[in-house]
Amino acid sequence: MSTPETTVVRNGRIQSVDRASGILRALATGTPTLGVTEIADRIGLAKPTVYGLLRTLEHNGLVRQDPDSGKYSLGPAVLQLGNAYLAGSELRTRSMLRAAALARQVNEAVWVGVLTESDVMVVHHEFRPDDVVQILEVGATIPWHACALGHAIAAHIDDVTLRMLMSAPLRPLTGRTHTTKAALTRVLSKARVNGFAVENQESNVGEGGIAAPILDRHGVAAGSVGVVGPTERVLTAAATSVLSRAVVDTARAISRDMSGRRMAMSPDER
Amino acid sequence: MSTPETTVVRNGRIQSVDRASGILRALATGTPTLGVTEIADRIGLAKPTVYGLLRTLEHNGLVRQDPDSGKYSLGPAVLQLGNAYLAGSELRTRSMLRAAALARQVNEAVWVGVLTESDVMVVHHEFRPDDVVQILEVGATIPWHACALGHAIAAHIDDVTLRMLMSAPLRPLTGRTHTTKAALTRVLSKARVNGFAVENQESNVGEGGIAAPILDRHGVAAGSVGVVGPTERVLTAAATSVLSRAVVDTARAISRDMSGRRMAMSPDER
DNA sequence: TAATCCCGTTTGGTATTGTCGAACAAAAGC
DNA sequence: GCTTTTGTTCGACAATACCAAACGGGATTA
Repeated sequence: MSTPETTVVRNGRIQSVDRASGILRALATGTPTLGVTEIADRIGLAKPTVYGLLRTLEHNGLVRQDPDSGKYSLGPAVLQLGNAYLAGSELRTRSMLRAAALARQVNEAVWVGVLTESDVMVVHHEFRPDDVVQILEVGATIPWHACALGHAIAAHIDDVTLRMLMSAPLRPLTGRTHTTKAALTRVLSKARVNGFAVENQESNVGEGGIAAPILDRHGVAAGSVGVVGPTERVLTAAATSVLSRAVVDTARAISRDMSGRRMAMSPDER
Repeated sequence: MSTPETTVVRNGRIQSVDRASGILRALATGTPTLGVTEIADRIGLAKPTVYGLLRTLEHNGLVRQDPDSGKYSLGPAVLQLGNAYLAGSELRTRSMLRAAALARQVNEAVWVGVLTESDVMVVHHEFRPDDVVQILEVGATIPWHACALGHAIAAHIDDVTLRMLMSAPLRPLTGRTHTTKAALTRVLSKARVNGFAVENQESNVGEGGIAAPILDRHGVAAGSVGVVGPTERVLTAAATSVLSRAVVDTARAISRDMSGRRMAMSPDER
């Protein structure tokens, strides 16, 4: 019994892999290129430890070292992985055709998103047909509480995940961002009643969105689909009425496709 | 006789991180969703080992487990990483403006690529202005020996990398793909003389491309930029003459930008 | 020019840590 | 019903990853 009780954590996870992931995350946020010492300080590990992890990540192409400065940044392999994720994403694959149809129908940009941690990540972006120059937003993340895509998902998620979402910091992005649990709870119950969520300049001033959940066979959200655009085009009473119907129909169709066309129709079955 | 024959490799890399990377690679190639047993078989590890790695990767969002089938696939975090790679890529950032200008000038699609392993990965794709519907190719990879982007890079790379490229399997993609070292050596020396590389249906029937290297301050290729399009548009004698000049000029301009003083950013550079 | 700082890198010894055989429960297939 | 295969748990062994201290080189300072 000479060993001091250093709380042996038995979570079954591999320490070094956790740490390697931490390095990738550090390189992905903020400064795109960091030195060994900076990373070691940021993660709170010894320099040689980080060095070994970096060498390994570099050998796998996940990280690359600038030959001149010696500093490290993310490597090309992570982009390949991201591409493979998109290619293999069933949600995305099943959404693409219907998202394209929706974009043509309503002449607006269409986004498909999934939940990751506390953000919604855009996994598909169908351009607005009329616009010439648009920025591709695939891979971008938006705080769940500040966008219609996030509200649509959160309104149809399991309780434990919802609690996690609610307890995350609800940072305001604009003056209109909802930042209290109470306000968001109201937003979500409204979304549940309507079957779709509306966002009015809560993430970007002048922009709004309308989204509906894509549900799996158990009725929980696997993602969401929605339109985004300037408020004057998508959030007038007339536009919202038309758009919400189109978005809900699209989301329903994707949900049906995903659940496998086994049962023809049965709204909620347990 | 307790000498184990298992050659202890002392390469300074972290075993478990190497294995975790192998899992990600396995999930990224071919079947997008695999079970624990399949992965264990494919990598040649014990099932519990793979399980621990998967749990860790899942905890970091790099992998996700389908709740129904129990099988694993890549997680959303890898897409975030890919996005961060693009955002932080100096080559991409510095290429974008000039690639857009080139695309407008010659009215063709423009690609920017970097070398990864034995493939060229497209890190930027500027659409052809006239076309309406085009597939975004960012993140896609093409064997280096079958595209102008790859030839342009390989013609200006260090000897050890070139040897590695040449010794990789030179798989034919079309009937016109060069698959011998001799043929490729000729292609490369021609590219060196001309300052640009031309590809004629070596990766896709009916398509061709013209590319020039983006060189760092030491004169070795950091990537390449080029146009791609149907042979009848880009590979006629007249078109090639015009395009090659424009491509070379663009590549030179990007190279100059990159070799110039570092990115004008935070002044805390010491 | 010499001295100093800070960087990425190397080493080696220790005990923490990951590994894998065997066993488990629960589906899926027959 | 039975068998097979799946993802998962357990535990003991030793291989493995970790970190303190030291190294060498480039950049900045005196």
